[in-house]
Amino acid sequence: MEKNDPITITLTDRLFDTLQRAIVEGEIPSGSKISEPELARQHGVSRGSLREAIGRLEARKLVERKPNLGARVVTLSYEQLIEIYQVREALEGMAARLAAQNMSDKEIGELQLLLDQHGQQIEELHGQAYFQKQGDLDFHYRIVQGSKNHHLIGLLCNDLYHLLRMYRFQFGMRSKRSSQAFDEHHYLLNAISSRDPEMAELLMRQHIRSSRRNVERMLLEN
Amino acid sequence: MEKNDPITITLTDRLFDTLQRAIVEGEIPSGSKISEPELARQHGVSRGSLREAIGRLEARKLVERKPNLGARVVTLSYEQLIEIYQVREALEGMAARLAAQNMSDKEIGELQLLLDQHGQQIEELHGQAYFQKQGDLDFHYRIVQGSKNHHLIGLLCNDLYHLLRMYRFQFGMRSKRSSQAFDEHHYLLNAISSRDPEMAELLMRQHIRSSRRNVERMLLEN
DNA sequence: TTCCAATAAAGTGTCGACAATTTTAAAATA
DNA sequence: TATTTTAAAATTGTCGACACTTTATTGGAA
Repeated sequence: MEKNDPITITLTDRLFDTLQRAIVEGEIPSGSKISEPELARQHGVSRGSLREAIGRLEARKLVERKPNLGARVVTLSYEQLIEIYQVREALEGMAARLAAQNMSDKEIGELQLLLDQHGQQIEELHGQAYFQKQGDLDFHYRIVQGSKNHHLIGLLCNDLYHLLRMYRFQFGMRSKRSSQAFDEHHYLLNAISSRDPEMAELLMRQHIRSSRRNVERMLLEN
Repeated sequence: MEKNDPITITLTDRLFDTLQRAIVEGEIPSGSKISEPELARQHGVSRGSLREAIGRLEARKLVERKPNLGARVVTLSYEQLIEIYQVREALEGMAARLAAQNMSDKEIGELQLLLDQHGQQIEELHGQAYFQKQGDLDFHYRIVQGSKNHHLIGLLCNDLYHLLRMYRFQFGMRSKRSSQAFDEHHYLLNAISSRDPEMAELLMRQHIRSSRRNVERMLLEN
């Protein structure tokens, strides 16, 4: 019989989630200094617990810490965003390759269903921003899970995901290439259905590269 | 004028380094439970500082923590090692691609020099294990640095590196394919010298894949 | 006034203690 | 004896306090 670990949520856990959300959504501004006494007071918690939470945020590259100087929310930059896309291209490319090998037929079927829903929503909303914001993430998320590589899953869904979300939030990155992205998702799913790892990786990498170029264009306009 | 941040080493920093080394080298056995009071006493430090250090070890996947149950040193497994190699293939492949674009001529020259030294040592030692253990790491390390992608560098040199070193240590993974690996390094450096990103990535991925297969063979013998 | 030194205020690093939970040991019941 | 209950011990989570470092403020000299 499985011994279900009692999912106790520690104070530090909750604090970490709260702060992560606040940082990602810009509530605590990018680049701002974090005052331990003040934050601890605001959340009605001791500095010790807060420091543990900050440690985790640091591990996820959401804050940077210097000894005796304290922690600052990471400063968003064009250069770092490009770096993140390069890492994503490598990791998600591998994820797609592995997903083509390891996803179950059932999972592939469900992904197909999800994509159909996206198609409908695009028609209805006439290519609105919904897709980029949630649908795109859902799709990628499932493929990463389908890789069945826990290390890869952790890297993408825990570490990179939130940083990327932070950029999306604060740089206002909804794009109008939703229908193009939809097509790309479609081709990619075909490759996975055909159990073609090589092609799946290729298409995923192209997909991410084109979305990087899209971001590059957008940022150059500002 | 540059304001050199005073490189103050905090207690937690030192503790973290010490524990990391102890875990990587098997001094604290894989899978064993970590007792906070005991470890704190042994190192003459408070539990608070120790807990921060453990938190960092957790972020590097060297220990696993469960609320109210404490931390355990990660359990090494064949499956996880394969996962790590897959992640490495993706990330270092991208690193090689970027290195072919971004390494300076000077850096490439120095890398060439390093490789020449390795060649000599292999002749002298008649293909001894030195290469795999240190030389191989040096070479890969420099290429990762050459990518100039800080995110990538952090992921590989901070996170993955120590886990991999732990496996090398505890699984006794010196192989006798040092001369083959040397040749592969040579081809790879040629691709980088020629500023051929595509080829550099391809060769790096093959190199890592073949070293993964080598590990697979070795482990199947046990 | 402007610059520098001395001092005060605030912030971070580290510690020991208490509260809550888990594990171990002992006692009691079947 | 085996199994469940109860109590004790140990361990983790959380807190408040103190020491040391950095930053802000004040006061004086050029």
